[in-house]
Amino acid sequence: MSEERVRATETSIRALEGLVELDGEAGVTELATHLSIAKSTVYKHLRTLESKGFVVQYGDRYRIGLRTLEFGGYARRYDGVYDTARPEVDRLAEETGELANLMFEEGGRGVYVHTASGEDAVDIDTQTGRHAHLHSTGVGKAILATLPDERIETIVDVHGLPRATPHTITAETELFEEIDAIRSEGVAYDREECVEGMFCIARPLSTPGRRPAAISVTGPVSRVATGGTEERIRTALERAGNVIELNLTA
Amino acid sequence: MSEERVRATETSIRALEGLVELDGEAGVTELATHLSIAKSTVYKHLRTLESKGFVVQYGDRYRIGLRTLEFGGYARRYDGVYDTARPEVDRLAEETGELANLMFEEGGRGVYVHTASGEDAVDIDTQTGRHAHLHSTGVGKAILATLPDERIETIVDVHGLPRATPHTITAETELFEEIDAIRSEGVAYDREECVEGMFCIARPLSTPGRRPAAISVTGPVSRVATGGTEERIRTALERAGNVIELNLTA
DNA sequence: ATTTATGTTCTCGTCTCCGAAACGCCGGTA
DNA sequence: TACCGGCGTTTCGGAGACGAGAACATAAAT
Repeated sequence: MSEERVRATETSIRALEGLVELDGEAGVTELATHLSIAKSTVYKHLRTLESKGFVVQYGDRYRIGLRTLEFGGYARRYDGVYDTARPEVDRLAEETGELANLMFEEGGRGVYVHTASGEDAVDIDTQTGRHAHLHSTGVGKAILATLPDERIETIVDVHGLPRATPHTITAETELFEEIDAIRSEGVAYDREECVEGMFCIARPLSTPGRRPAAISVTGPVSRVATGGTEERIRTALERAGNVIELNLTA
Repeated sequence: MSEERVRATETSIRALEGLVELDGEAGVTELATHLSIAKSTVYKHLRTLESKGFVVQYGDRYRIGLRTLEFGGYARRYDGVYDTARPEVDRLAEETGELANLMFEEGGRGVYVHTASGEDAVDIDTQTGRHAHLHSTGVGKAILATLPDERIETIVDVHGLPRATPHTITAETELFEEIDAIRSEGVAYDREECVEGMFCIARPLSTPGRRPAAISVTGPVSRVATGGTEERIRTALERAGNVIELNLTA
């Protein structure tokens, strides 16, 4: 396995990342100093990216282009799980009034590929495409529960178990106990392990031959963690999951 | 304005495009022959893209990675129009039961940045991130109506007026007449100009200082183009547009 | 065992990418 | 008006990476 890479490609991608780091918009000089790369180099990369729509020029400033969204659309739709699950996630948000999410696993991390806001949903920053660690979110742990143990171990080895809040699971043994519980009960909970004050109930999706995935409903502890509501959400999740799994095999 | 480009970056992007052209998935050799590029070159680019998450490896095959979706998310959210409009587009779909869309203009073309399906929505292929010509869709023409005439002319010069169906507007004078009508009436119609059998009603959005945008509702001619329904949709579009514009200035 | 496909590695000559510095342009300033 | 400091853009040369082709490894099919 050669470690040789195409340097220019990496530079271009660093430029894209730099634009994000600079709040999505930057001039040539600003980006060059941020990346510690020669101005002329950054300039040529930006022009190249611009000609392909990966970057857009507004006056003297550059932003990420919507062409990336086009590729993202393909990546997301690839195996049909998204198309199948999306309407159910939307309905989940409507039924519960909270924030509903669909997550895929890729490269050992979780990616929010769809989110839907219900009537009372918190305005938390779960933008589409956001990546998250699997061990510190409800959906993430639900996904882990669908993976074989060796895979989980590899993921933990590569990405570690970084702490997000005081409640985050950071011990491997504890994580595996939790995952066993999720496997037997079919539900995963995130008790302020990702964001303080937020509670998340998730359900793994059985997607044989396709990408690992899970769905969840998120809301403030005060609302979601109370007995009645929690059970209502669990039932809604179970129903949605069943519908999705049924439609996937059909 | 130098025409010099970074060749390696272009090659990497060609690799991504090639993956899409090969139905989203390919092996090294397959992609290399498709692109007429040496196998080893394609290999190194794929490995580089993979290390950055732009491509994912499943066994011996490569696909577009969800990292692209992350950048797409930033591009889409940039100026707040998306966040403001999205809930209204969702409601639009629910109210009308049809397919509702939000489009941005970028580089003279239209990009579907959000779509929502109502109860009876046709299952047409409007995936998020898809690019379309502005002159042949209802939303596109609505966007054109918000642009100054010189800009429209530049766009027509660059992208032409390619025909999509027998009803597509292909004459510049006719296009400008239509745009004048849209400007005075505040509504744009797509009478099977993009897809045969499909009718689309759109409304331009006033987004001063932000990206040009428009919203629309699409459905089969038989349902959407009839008097009563058409008026209902027009009213819903008008309301949604007003709410969005209000929230944008607030 | 042989064949044939694949992904991966190797090697090398050419071309290109990178960096530094110069240029042109614009807005603010005395 | 002349100056200055900032920007994006262009120029230019040398180091070095990229791209092509062929060799190698591996796996599946025959």
